Amino acid sequence: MRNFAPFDERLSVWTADTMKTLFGLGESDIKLGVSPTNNEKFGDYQCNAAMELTKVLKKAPRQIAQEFIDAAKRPDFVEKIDIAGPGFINFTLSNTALAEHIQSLESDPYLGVEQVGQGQTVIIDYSSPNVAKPMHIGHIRSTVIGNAIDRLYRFLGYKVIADNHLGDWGTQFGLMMVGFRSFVDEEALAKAPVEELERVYVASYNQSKEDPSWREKAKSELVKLQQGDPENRALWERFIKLSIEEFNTIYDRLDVKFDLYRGESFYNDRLPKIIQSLENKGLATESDGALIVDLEEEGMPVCIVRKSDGGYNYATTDLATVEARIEEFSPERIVYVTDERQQLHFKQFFTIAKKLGMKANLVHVWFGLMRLPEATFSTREGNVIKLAALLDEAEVRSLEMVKSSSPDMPEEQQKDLARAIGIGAIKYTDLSQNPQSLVTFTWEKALNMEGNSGPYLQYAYARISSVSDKYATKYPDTHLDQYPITIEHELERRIAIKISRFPVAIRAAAENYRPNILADYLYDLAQIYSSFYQNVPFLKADEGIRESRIRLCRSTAAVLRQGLNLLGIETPERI
RNA sequence: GCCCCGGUAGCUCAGCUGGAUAGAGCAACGGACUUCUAAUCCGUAGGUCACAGGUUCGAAUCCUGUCCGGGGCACCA
Repeated sequence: MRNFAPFDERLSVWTADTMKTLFGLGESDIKLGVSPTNNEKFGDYQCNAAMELTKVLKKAPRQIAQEFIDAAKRPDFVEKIDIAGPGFINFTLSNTALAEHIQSLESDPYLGVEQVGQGQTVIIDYSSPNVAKPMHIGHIRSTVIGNAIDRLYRFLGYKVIADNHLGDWGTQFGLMMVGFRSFVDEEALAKAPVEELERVYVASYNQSKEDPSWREKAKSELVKLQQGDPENRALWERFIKLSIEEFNTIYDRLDVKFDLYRGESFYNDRLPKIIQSLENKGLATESDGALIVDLEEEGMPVCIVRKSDGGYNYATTDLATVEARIEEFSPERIVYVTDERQQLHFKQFFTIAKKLGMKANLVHVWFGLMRLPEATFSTREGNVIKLAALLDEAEVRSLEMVKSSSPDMPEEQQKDLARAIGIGAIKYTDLSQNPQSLVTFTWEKALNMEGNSGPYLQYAYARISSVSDKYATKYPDTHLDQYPITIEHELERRIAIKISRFPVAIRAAAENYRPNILADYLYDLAQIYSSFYQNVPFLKADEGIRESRIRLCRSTAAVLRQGLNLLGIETPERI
């Protein structure tokens, strides 16, 4: 085990080993490890095994706990062990061990987090908007949650391939072609390309409803595109290029980067082969002219892999995509981040992929739909809020605050700061909720800058940074490492404990694909720190205590900076 | 009809792989800026964890049923 192993791990291994030996236990479901206490008065960690062991050992829980304590040789990082309530075994860490642990983390760029992903590749498929449709607030979840998962896995040592699987193929392009040639306004296209493309699409769609010949024309243009007609191909490529350019301005603002932009069309050539293997394995059957895979045994409805008109479905494209990804990257895992409506689709196509013998763990991370207080929003209802507008508003609002709180700051810097804060606020709102819960969008919540919010965390960080710099200016010749960290004050202790639990939060957030676990953790840490900051002097403390506290501050800052970075939230040095 | 989610303080949400008195933020009320940044801190008040059963030493958490809300269920993705 590494030096920096979190106390939870070390304690759990120890309690489990000790109990197994002492009581002659074999493997069982009973959890012999420890978990954090939910109240400080019970110590730092608790083990609940004694209560569960009564069945096996036929002894009273408190007696079991007592026997454990009597027999166990307590590790040196544990200050005291006691029994409480019906048989809880509570552990209190020694302040010295805590202090040493925090000191040892100062030189660890990973802050105690183990590189569990070494040598493994993970593909994360997220954001994935449709070409020629503007991104609206519904897209922020896939983008921001996907990006946080991306960053978390990289931090754990995985080789991550972030793939933006654009919706760049489909029947809508027939309408786009004919619509574009008749309706496009080149000026508008230059100004807001995707908006104009969408307008063209809607106009063309409306025309098709009344005009059968228009519909026919669209169909034949689509066929021409699919057959590789150079002119249509060029136009289609232009749609994609314009869309990606515009998406990229949003990704830049959100500080989101992809390794690949491979749309659905990238896998077109492989589709017939997928159908072929489905047929070869006897998985596909004809039904009403379409080719389907029967999934009744798995308790799911049939999955269409080829339409009666010969066209392919997205299930087929997704299968081809997996196949191609395995050939090229041999990923240990492929993670898809989409909204909840696609659960059935992913279940179906994961099942088929398995039947085809595709070897990669396929994971669908889904999140609840974003809705407006009045109703679910939809393009049809016309109650769509554009993502760009949301980002603009965030920056405007935070700029106001920056101007009033830092009037002397140069304007460029104010703007830059406002951007970091505004975007941080939006990201944090999304990331701090359980992804699977249904989200009701309100401006107030999305742009919250007080209390449990992105700016609260950034503010805590900026305060540390400021204190830390003031210390350096005031005591330029002092070497902090000549003064040990000492833990005396209750708040110092709480901070140290919290910092030591960073790896647990990271692992839980990554393994469960739930960035909100990390967001919660960081908020707790910032809260404890803010209390510390407000109630305990640093610079005015006596020599020794002063340095110890500054070191604690800097450790807190390191965790906040790294943690927020993993959520994709910037940490300005001054706010 | 079947399947998947959600229902926790006035509002927005954590907690859900069972543990000790259910937590935050906002809103309300009362305090703290000559002091390391008040986007802050300290305190008060606020709960039949939708409802009913069950499992358990112990249930917001697991199981069953009911009600309410969202989503999905063959040629859109």
